[in-house]
Amino acid sequence: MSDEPTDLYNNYFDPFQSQYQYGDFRHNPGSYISFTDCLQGSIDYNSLERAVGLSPSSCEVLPPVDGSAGTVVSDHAREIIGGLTSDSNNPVTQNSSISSYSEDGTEEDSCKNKREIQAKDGDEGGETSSKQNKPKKRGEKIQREPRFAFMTKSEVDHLEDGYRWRKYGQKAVKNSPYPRSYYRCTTHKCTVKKRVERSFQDPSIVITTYEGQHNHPIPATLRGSSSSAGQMFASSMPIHTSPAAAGHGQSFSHQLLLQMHTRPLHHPGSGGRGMGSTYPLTQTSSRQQQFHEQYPDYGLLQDMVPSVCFKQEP
DNA sequence: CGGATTTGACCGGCGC
DNA sequence: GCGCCGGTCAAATCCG
Repeated sequence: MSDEPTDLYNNYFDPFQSQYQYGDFRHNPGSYISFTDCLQGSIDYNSLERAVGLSPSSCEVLPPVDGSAGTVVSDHAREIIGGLTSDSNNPVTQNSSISSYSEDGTEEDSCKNKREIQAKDGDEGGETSSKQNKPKKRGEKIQREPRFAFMTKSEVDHLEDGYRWRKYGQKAVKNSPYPRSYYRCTTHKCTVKKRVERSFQDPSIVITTYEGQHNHPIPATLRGSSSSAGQMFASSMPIHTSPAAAGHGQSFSHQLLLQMHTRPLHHPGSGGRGMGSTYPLTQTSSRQQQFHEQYPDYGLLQDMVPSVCFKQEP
């Protein structure tokens, strides 16, 4: 299995090529939209078009897979990635490269949010006691931030995306020799977090999960120096490197968004294109409504990237 | 010296 | 009820 990945990745990219059939956007390599723009919800249709024009390059963002596909991710990553396709009986072997879903607050780590609420309450109360020792209102549905999970072939765990992150935790991953790292955006009052872990089956694959939306632009200092990030990725992910992005400072972000927007998440049988036309877009879940509030431009985007931002309701 | 990282402890949720 | 697990905190440590 160790020599499988190359073929595997090539297979991933076969459908990926279909993006070029979407139009002539590839002739606009100079216009980019960043992944962080997506996180901020600031993308619009025009920028999306430009984004689609990007070509694969300095890194590979891989489709979520399950054990049957040769690459096994941790339970956590599979939970996130698999959640996108949980509405079908199909295994998670789609061509999608980026997985995401917005949660409605009913899932897993509500304790974390509760902690944050407690912290805020504590501030109001004027006390910052050690740890949390105050029972809080229970039963409250805590809204979760939208999350984007994706797999990237990279030698470095912490992928540079233009923002500044502070590591605040690391945990051993069950059934994996590789730890999971927890990062938080260092910008004041920005609550975006991300988790980074490595596939234990294929250590060259990094699974990154973003949670929340940045409420600020990319730090200017990093924008200016981000060329190093591009170089880093160009060197760390040699496959499918293209000059267009290799030398560009935000190549990684661009790659992410590009592939987010061009790789429908759940439709294994449609040949990797069709832009999610198979999705029941007419149904609007509560989390979709919530997302609409956060991403006002999504109304323009949904026809193009219906599956990128939402986990379909069963 | 200030900011970032490390790491063990702690908490709440969840499954059995 | 108990134990496991994911996620977070925060003191200690590291580093530029």
